[in-house]
Amino acid sequence: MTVPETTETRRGTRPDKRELILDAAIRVFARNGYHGSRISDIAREAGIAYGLVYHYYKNKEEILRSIFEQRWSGFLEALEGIAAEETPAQERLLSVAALILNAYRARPEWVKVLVIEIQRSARFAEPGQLDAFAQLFDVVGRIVRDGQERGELRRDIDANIACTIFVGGLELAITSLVLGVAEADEGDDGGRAYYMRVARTVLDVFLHGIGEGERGE
Amino acid sequence: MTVPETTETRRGTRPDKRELILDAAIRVFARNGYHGSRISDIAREAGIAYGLVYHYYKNKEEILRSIFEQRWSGFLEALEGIAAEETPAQERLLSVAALILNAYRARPEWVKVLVIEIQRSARFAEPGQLDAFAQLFDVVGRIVRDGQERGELRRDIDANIACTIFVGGLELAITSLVLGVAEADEGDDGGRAYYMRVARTVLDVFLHGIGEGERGE
Amino acid sequence: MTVPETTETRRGTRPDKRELILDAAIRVFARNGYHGSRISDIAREAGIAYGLVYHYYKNKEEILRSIFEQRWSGFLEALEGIAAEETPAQERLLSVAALILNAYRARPEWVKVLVIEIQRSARFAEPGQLDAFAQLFDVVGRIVRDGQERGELRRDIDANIACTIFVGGLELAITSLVLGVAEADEGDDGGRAYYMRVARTVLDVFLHGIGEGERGE
Amino acid sequence: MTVPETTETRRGTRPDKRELILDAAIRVFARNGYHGSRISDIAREAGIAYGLVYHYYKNKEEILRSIFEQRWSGFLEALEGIAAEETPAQERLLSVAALILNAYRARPEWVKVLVIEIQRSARFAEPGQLDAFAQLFDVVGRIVRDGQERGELRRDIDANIACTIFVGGLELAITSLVLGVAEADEGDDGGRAYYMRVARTVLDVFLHGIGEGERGE
DNA sequence: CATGAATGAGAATTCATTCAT
DNA sequence: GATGAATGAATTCTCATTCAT
Repeated sequence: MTVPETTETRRGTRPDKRELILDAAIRVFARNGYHGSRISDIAREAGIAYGLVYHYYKNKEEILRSIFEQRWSGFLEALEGIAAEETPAQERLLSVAALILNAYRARPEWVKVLVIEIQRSARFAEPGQLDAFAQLFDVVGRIVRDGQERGELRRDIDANIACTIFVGGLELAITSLVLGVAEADEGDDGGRAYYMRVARTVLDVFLHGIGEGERGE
Repeated sequence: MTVPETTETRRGTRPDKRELILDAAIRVFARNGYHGSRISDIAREAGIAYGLVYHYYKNKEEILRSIFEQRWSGFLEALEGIAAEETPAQERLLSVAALILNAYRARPEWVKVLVIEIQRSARFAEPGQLDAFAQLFDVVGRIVRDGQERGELRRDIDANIACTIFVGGLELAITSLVLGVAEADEGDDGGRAYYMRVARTVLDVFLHGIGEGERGE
Repeated sequence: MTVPETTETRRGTRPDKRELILDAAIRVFARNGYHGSRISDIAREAGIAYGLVYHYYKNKEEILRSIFEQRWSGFLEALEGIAAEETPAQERLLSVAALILNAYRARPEWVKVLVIEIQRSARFAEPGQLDAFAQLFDVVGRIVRDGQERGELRRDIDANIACTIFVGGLELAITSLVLGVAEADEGDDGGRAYYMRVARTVLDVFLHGIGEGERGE
Repeated sequence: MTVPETTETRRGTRPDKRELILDAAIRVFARNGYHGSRISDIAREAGIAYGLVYHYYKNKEEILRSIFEQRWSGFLEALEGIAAEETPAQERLLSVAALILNAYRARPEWVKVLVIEIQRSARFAEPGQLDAFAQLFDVVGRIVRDGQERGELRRDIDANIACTIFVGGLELAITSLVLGVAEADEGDDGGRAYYMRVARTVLDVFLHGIGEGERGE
């Protein structure tokens, strides 16, 4: 249910150069987009020499593909773990919300790159494997349908639309924070508590709606 | 409340070359991103010689700026019109949902480019003018807060978060359609009815929530 | 039986840029080899801007391939014309020798590039089409075998070996001249008479041999 | 009169790394040309780490120079030995043909590299020392002129042209075999007998010519 | 207005060479 | 000695922009 904050430490004490480059690339891609980023930007961001990038990666595209494969698969595993839990659908959706929000909080660049750049290159949507979006929808959709069957969620709402609202709400909630429309700087917990509150609000709206102002009293 | 389907006709019967180029540019930018698009791509898409692009636009960046100025301002005007209506908040939110969904449906490329490319280039966020996202949030936020004050909407939900959930839900609802996760092919109305249904579902979830499965019965 | 001295004039008065680049490339390749030649060298040799080369050719390899296709096919046509003549084998071989020697004389670079660079890249030996060398051997071999059948040439010599000796003799005769081991500067006919004498000598040795010194008296 | 089949054994039983690298370099240069070959290609061909190449050779050019110095000087010594023999010119020419053909047979790459790459780099033609080709022509030319003076060979043929025909015939005879135009697979002697036959044919044509078909009967 | 050839700065990629381990 | 990571200059290739026709 958590995404590793740093990846350099995965393979021991030595900072793995492949990881180092990948992390730098994510930050740079998030900032300027894939096409707007130069290899030299990535190298500078990683603090290494120009040509070394090519020692580890064949070309720019392979870097993007590696980002996808590594980061997304880890994320998806965590999601699948949540979906498989035996708890009520509402609880699992809260976990999903918290996972996504925390991923955004800890590594907003990851999500930006995964969402924007990879969706764009059809290369990655190889036949047989669903693309990233479809996978995410699939997992959330399963939780929602499961909840509908168990009578925990309304059945008169299309599960597909419901789950896109849920995911979309989360996405934009964070995007707006990232873009500075809202502020997250509350306390010195790095925003964790705040994001948890956002997660609960999202779920609250998703489950009970915002209508019927009398309730608000 | 509607977005013009074709823009070439705005300035008369003759297909204005400036519009022709702009429309082509939007399609190309949506496909490959700003940096990934070549002037020659735009020219080919527009069916003209590529030297001609420079007769009408100073350079590539001016094309992007023009897209923003023309398309977004029209969209924002329509939004402001809805916000100013004297109807209940719920009705205005339905109008907003329908507007956004229809814009997506008629011109998905517009939204992609407006959302992704323009957010990316800080050039456009000139001091004094809020960027596109902030403007959209601002309008929707005003409707929500207005509804809370009138007692039409719950007051215990943060208005900012609520409105991002609303917009985000709409955004992803469409994105998933665009990406082919869901299907819209119902009748020969170009999907209009279907999108209206989606708009109502989004609003339904937003207002009443999906929780409490017993209701579904 | 002649090879055009200049190719720029082929398509009229306007100097065809594709030809211009090709001619420049041949000179540069002959001087430094394919791998040793830079695109900038070719551009400078042709007197044009760097990037223009890429306006006409996709990349460096396509230039080499074009050289081969254009130059070799013209050469081979001339050879086939000679082989089809109804004259004695000896006369046709003299024509072949003169053709090859004249090609060398007028455009030594062509032959260098054709012989050295193209033989090296297996890319050009596409299945179904004989490679350049095999084609040349084939034509000369046909003349030799034809002469043997008519009783004009000895039948106790393997036709394949004989024809390689013939071609090889011609090749090295020129190579040595190109490399400066021998001198060709006789009169102001550009060496034409001298090369004709070489052609006759080659044929003389080929037909009558150099052995039996008593004849020399 | 023979060229060592393997060179690794020259300096004892331990396969000398310098030799190992040189042999690998010859194969790679023959395949891709000097400029088209990378140090890493040579290292891989030799089965060693590529940093190690720089322990034994200062740089890439020194490798080429070493190839030339080692391989060519050995070859030239053998040639000079033949030229100095007191046998008839015809016999010595047969020896030369056999030497060249055997060198080609055992190490076609050597000849390719010596002939093509070294001729190309003017660096090696240091003043005072004739380049490789000139040296070869010089030796063969001496034999031919010697034979003419003794009355063993025709005097009405230019010695220079005659010797280039001879060498050229040999060269192409082999080249055609290397390129697969002819086949050498006779018995399991590695083609030795076949090449001897080619050598005799070359000499036969060179001495007696192929003309006057009546002889063929 | 239209066209597409021409230019050259800039980015991707390669690879000889150095160097720490 | 041996290894392969690290460096960066050199080169290929791309493409925005200009310009002659």
